Amino acid sequence: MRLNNHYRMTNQRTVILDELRKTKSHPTADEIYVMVKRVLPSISLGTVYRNLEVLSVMMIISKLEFIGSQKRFDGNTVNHCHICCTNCNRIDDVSLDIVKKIEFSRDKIKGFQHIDHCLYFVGICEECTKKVIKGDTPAPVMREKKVE
Amino acid sequence: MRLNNHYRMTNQRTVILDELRKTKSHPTADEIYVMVKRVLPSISLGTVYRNLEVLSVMMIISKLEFIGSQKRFDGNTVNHCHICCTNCNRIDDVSLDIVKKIEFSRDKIKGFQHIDHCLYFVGICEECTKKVIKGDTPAPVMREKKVE
DNA sequence: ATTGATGCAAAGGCTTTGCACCACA
DNA sequence: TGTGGTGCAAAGCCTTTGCATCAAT
Repeated sequence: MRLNNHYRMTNQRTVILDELRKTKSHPTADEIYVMVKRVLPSISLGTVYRNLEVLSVMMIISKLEFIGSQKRFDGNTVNHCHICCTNCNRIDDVSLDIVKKIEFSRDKIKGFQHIDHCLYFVGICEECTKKVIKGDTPAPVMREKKVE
Repeated sequence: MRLNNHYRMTNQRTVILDELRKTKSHPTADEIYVMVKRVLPSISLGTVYRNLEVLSVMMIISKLEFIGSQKRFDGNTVNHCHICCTNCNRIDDVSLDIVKKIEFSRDKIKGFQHIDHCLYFVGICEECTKKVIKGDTPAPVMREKKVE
């Protein structure tokens, strides 16, 4: 992927961005492919991957690399954090004051420059908790770590 | 992978754990494979992957899933966070007070249960910064996001 | 007209898995 | 002795990439 300042705003790129901004589900590349294909039936998966990379480098979207083997994408680039259900893999947005406080910790890290950060939570979502109570599904594995 | 309470402590499993505990470099599965192969030349890569998964489920080691396509492993399970160089991919440990404070934010997340968290930083390490100054390498791409 | 972008399909990288045999408890 | 673990190789999954063609600027 070459980095330059001559990106073109193609129809495919526009539609991918629009579809991503429409959803709050933090979709994977193949989920975005399905969404976009409804608008542009002849688009290819390779084009979706290439555009997600370009949009991500342009910082118009953000790439979520935690949890699971597939990357997920977020049309909301305002810095926020996420919580991921370890049972069903849904990802929700989280707004916490702590996120802003972390910024002030950045310059305490010796030797490193241009520091950014990422915070995410993992847990069991409400729906999955209900399913366990109803006995529809086995209890998910809980892996809580203690701080310190 | 079956979850049960009848894990056996085989020679391979012991050596993998020992090697991982010896290093602070957060190695990938194939790097661990190379390390372990020096002690057990006939071990297979599949065995390394299977054991890293078992040890991780047993919470004897931890799996790092941020940044890059390869998972990394950490023999230190005491909760701490990491900083990753976006230029050379080295991962260092970070100890900050903020990590403990995040714990108190967990119960503010509505609907979710059994919440754990992960915080990591990304930036440019000292060595890579020096290389840029010396002109040995092109300036790495900086992608800082603003909080809020 | 230039050169970035696309569609297609093949290749790539990392990880998982089926199978027969081995060895720990 | 039963069953979890191993080594090997093949398969799987997600993602990247080469190439000829198309299209944005």
